[in-house]
Amino acid sequence: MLERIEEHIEGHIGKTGKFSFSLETIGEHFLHQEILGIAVCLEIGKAFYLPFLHDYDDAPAQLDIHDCLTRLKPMLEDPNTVKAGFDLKHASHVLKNYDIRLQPVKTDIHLASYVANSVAGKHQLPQIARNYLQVSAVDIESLLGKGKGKLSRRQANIADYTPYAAQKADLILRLSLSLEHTLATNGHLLGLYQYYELPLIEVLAAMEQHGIRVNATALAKQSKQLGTQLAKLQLAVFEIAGEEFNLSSPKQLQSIFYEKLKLPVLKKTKTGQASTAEPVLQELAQDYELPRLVLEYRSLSKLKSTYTDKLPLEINTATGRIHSSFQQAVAATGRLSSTDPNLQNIPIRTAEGRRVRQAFVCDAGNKLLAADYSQVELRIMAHLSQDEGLLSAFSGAEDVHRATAADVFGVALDKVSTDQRRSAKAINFGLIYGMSAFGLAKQLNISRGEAAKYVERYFEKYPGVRKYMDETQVLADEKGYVETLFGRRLYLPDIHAGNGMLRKAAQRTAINAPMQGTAADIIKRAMIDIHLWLSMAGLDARMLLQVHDELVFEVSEKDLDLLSQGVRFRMTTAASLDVPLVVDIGVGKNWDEAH
DNA sequence: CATGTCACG
DNA sequence: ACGTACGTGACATGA
Repeated sequence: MLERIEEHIEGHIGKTGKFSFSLETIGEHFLHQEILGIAVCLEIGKAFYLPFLHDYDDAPAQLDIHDCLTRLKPMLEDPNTVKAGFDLKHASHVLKNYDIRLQPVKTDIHLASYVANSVAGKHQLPQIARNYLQVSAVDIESLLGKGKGKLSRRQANIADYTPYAAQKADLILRLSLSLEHTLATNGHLLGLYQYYELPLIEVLAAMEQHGIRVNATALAKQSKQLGTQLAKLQLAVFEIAGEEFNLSSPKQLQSIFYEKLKLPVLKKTKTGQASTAEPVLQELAQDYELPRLVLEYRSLSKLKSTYTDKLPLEINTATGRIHSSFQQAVAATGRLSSTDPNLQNIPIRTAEGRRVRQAFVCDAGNKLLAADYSQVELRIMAHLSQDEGLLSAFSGAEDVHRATAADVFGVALDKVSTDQRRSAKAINFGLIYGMSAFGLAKQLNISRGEAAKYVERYFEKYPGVRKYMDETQVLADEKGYVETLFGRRLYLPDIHAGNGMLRKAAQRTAINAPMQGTAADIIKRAMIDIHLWLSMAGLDARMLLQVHDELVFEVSEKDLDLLSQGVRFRMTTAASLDVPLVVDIGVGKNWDEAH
């Protein structure tokens, strides 16, 4: 049986050099996946399924997975045979457990769909098949049911599962043709897919495999302390409120604040409820004691529930490390995201929060090294707009917010006040976000007219920036999409919406996406280069995390200097802009120290 | 499962 | 007249 399959596959590969596959896997985490079966498609319309682990009454004897994989290994590892798949990062993790190194990585439908249109909803196979082939994929729910009678995949009947899995492999092969055509005929999309997204797969897979060490004992200690503080705060709140209630319930808090105690309603949520969000409480805290206590409770409660209580549960018992997943096909702008757990939002802004960060550590004899781009989005704005003033603000090594403040407020660099610098910083950020005068006014707590004056003065000093913003709007309007410096596209379906709010939101995205997206492209390029360099140069160092403009490494102390130099070089040369790319590097025994 | 809130860049 | 700064993920609550 297996020999026949082997000959069959090899015979076909000889003709096309390509086949598609779908690994059907079971397991909670990517580090512990079992292969239920493999579907393979050698030729459109002809796919088959190899079952291994289906388990139910009267389930037939199945193929031996190790025997089968031993025979498939040469094909899966042959650099001249293209294996089209869906989410090859996941497949790589699974196959690694069977000592198979999947290569080449040349066709991933998940990423092809993302590059083709990053806002086309979800990039899962059924939606992609509907979008590009007008085909309805077999719904897994029809096989397994739902609710309490739901079967596990393992329990799925082979006769039912075969058409489902085989169809997936067939769709992958068909989609590889149509999506590659779409990418090839739309600007630089194919290059972005081939030279950025596909090479990044193995970089991310390696980062996920390594994971980062987290000190569970330290976090447990913090949880205990936070618990004590929270109990005290809760008592104080109940005292003032005159009753006990659930402080974590926005609804109950609203009723205490605005009905019982009649505090002024400063803002409503989008459903019309009186808001108790942080900026509102901050405002109320100037006049009342209660909101201040609630703010403190909220921030500590967040630390405890999301970080100190939960992170220890994510530590893999075999490795002692946390293995987060990096999502490569989620963010519309081209950024990565991190899940299970999210390691891109570990606290840093408060002293209490930084204690959580201190629990991210290195092994004995190693260091953590954090390298982050300085003001990368603003530098990209300078490059894209070619505004002379902004370009020159970045040409020296000066503080750009200070330079902007000096220009906008007409004072010498060394005469810029703290407040002026803060305003300039808010303007700079606001520009990247497509701000309005209203938004700036709110941010700086000044009048709208005053904010408008700031913006006006900014554009007088940096007319190229206004011109760039205007041109971007026009292009977005004409083409229906905007692009990064490297040609990544973001389609803006709402740019012509009749609803003014939707349209304006799309216009702000049009302004922001090229800058946020170009920054994402640049750090992806750096990651690919650094990963390749590390594997060639044989340094005792690993990339562990990416946090949008920052890369975190773990390195043996003996290779620290080499790593630092090599990382800085590759990050600063990942793109050549008309302003320098500047990288700050920190080193420490934990992630907080490395900043 | 939606809502409100809040952690990060 | 109206609502208003970009992009994410996770938690607790409550229907």
